[in-house]
Amino acid sequence: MLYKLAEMGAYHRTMKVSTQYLAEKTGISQQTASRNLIELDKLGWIKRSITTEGCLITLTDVGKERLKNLYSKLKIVVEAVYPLSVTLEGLVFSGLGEGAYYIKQDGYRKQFIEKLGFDPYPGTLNIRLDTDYDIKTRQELENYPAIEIEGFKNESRTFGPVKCYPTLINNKAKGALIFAFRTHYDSSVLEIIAPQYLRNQLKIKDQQKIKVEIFTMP
Amino acid sequence: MLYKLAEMGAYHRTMKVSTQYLAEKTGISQQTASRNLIELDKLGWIKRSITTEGCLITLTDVGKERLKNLYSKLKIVVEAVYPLSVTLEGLVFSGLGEGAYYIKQDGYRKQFIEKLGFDPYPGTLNIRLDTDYDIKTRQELENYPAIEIEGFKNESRTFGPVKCYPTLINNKAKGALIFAFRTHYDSSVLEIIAPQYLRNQLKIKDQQKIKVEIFTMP
DNA sequence: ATTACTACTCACCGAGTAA
DNA sequence: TTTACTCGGTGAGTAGTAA
Repeated sequence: MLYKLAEMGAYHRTMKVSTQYLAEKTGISQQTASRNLIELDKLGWIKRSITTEGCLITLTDVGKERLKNLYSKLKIVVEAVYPLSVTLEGLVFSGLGEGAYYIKQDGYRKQFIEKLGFDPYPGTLNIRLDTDYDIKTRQELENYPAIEIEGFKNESRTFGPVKCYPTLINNKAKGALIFAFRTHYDSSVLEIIAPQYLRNQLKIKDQQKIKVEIFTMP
Repeated sequence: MLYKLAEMGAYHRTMKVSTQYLAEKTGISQQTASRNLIELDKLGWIKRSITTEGCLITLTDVGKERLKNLYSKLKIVVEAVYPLSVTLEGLVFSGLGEGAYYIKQDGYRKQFIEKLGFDPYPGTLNIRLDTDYDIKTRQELENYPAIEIEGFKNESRTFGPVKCYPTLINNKAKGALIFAFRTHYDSSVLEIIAPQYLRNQLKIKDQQKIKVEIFTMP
């Protein structure tokens, strides 16, 4: 409805239209057209004044924003080469605590703060993927654009570059998936970092099933 | 709903999702999510196969087209500088038959056929605008981009350039608004041409009120 | 001619539940 | 665990009509 009004000129100017004509144009009844206008007005998406010859209608800035917003969202989906996000599922398991060693390295930590926007809890949440679908999806993920964390050297050794994806864990907690400190795990394992200790925050225990939604970077 | 699936990856790949998860993501019930998937499948917008762990969903080409189509329409409205169309209303009146003389000129006629896509009936339908709103809108129209018909000379005289807008008369008949053979009418008059004799086609009589939707050329 | 109120209908949504 | 049926309530659309 808002779109129809926009199309008929209310996006760019103040248009005069009768509810009857609007109804014909949109294939609804005059009464419904009238009520729709009242509702759009209440929502603050259109400005509406009634004359004896019909309604004067124009989209408000809020209404225009609504359309622009929808437009932008569609633009991203339609024009993107990669999916915006993929969701994986697996079982939590205890690792060897090796992740913590890497995360604590200042060379990584500074970049996490800068590029992910949070200071990671020193430890990783390990997830084992247990279906072919998840493992296949995990592999596809490697081709999708990521946040790049650069490698570095310190006194004793070299640390390789790392790829990250912003991640939503169990539809609640924010964190990031990291690929991967030349890990000994194969591609059926995910390593997640987060600002907080996820096992406490989400009350996760070993062997529990969790879902992670992983966002690519278009 | 279709958008939500696209956003979750079904636009670019085959995704596995449970109706429960989909419901949580979209704020509806599991039952409704399930039914929505069935309906989208029936419409042919998604391809759906059911496994014991959830549904495998991917958008069909038809489904993708739907989103692209909506995207294009929004793009036009949001990015356009001018309204896509304006609607004017007025009373039909009889002119002096002068329009016919101009329309019959081959120099114009050939361009009408080429640029408007129809061979105009030799005569114009004249409409007198009778409210301030319509006259003001008619004046705004002069700034909007139009189909340009070039002027020409024949043995006896010179014919000036003309601007046209595709037009829908009474929400039924196609034609074009023409601006204007250096007309003696002021800006409260519209001259419409059409492939057929509109007075017969639409059963229009003098002094009858008609609506014309005029399309700009973005 | 308008807009928009009051009823009424119907379709959609979700709870319960089967498979 | 899944999906998806039936059924009952609610909200959206329309007819009639007042202003």
